Amino acid sequence: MGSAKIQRNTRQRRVVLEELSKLSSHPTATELHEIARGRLPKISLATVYRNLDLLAKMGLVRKLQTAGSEARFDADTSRHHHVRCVRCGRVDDAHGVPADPLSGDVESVESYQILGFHLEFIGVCPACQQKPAGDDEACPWHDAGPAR
Amino acid sequence: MGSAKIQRNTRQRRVVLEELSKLSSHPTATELHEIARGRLPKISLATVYRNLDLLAKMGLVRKLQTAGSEARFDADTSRHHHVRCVRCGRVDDAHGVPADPLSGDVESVESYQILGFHLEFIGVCPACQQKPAGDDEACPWHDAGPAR
DNA sequence: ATCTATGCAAAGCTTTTGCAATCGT
DNA sequence: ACGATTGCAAAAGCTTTGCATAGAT
Repeated sequence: MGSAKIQRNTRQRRVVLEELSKLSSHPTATELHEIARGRLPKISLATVYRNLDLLAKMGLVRKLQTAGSEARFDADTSRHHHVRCVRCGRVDDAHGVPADPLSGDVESVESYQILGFHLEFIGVCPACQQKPAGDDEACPWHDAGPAR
Repeated sequence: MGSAKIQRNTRQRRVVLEELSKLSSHPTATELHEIARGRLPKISLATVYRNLDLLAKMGLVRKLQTAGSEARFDADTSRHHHVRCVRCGRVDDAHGVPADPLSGDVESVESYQILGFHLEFIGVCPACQQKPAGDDEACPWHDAGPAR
């Protein structure tokens, strides 16, 4: 499977992975870039993207594309699911939900060869529950995603 | 909830909804634009986007943001889930999977107020099962999405 | 020495927006 | 007639890429 083997162990690559590993906040590439700049002021956003992609191919990082319009990244590659806030786009781990909540094993759907599934909960995060609800609250089934 | 009331029943809006309703293929906005141009040669992509958003807010259309980098749209708003092909990005309905497969009712996760969830299966579609596997097969848990 | 990885800037792709003109009611 | 909606083009936002240089082995 997609096993790109590491060729060079660069400072940038190390910093990207280390900083991502410290966080439980599933940062976007831009957020991670800001953070990485604290240690490597000249690191470019392109390098962050390139390393995140590479690390994802190596299986050291999970890329959460399901979470809104901007991809988010997670250094915890164990099987778990996520909750996303409809209002602010924040993403947290969904602890307390079994890793494999599907009753029967689903091996074939519509003649697809099933490799796995993505499960993402939609809700309102604690912080946003405080704020008054926006008029434009998205319905998760007709989802327009979090406000940009 | 997000109930934008229809103000004008324009030809463009009608065509967008009618053509989407005919399809079970969950087209992207661009694909739907191509199709709509068959009936309204001058319809613009911006109009397709605006109408899809409006129809989604009205609950007549589902916007599937979970399916890769490009949003896909579904005129079937009943509760159901989807299968996406890792290789070509195609999206089908996941018939045979219960609408609510989660065992316990999940009402609160990480202190979020839970509104719902998205469930998307990842696999290889019948057509792609024929073709030789690409070297770059994405792993669904470290997902990099379908090739662009 | 070799060849990958980086930084920078430019390009790419999907989606949104400003504005004058158009069309539905 | 009024104002929502359209088409067009430009802008915006996220991500990728080309290229010369720097850096890891």
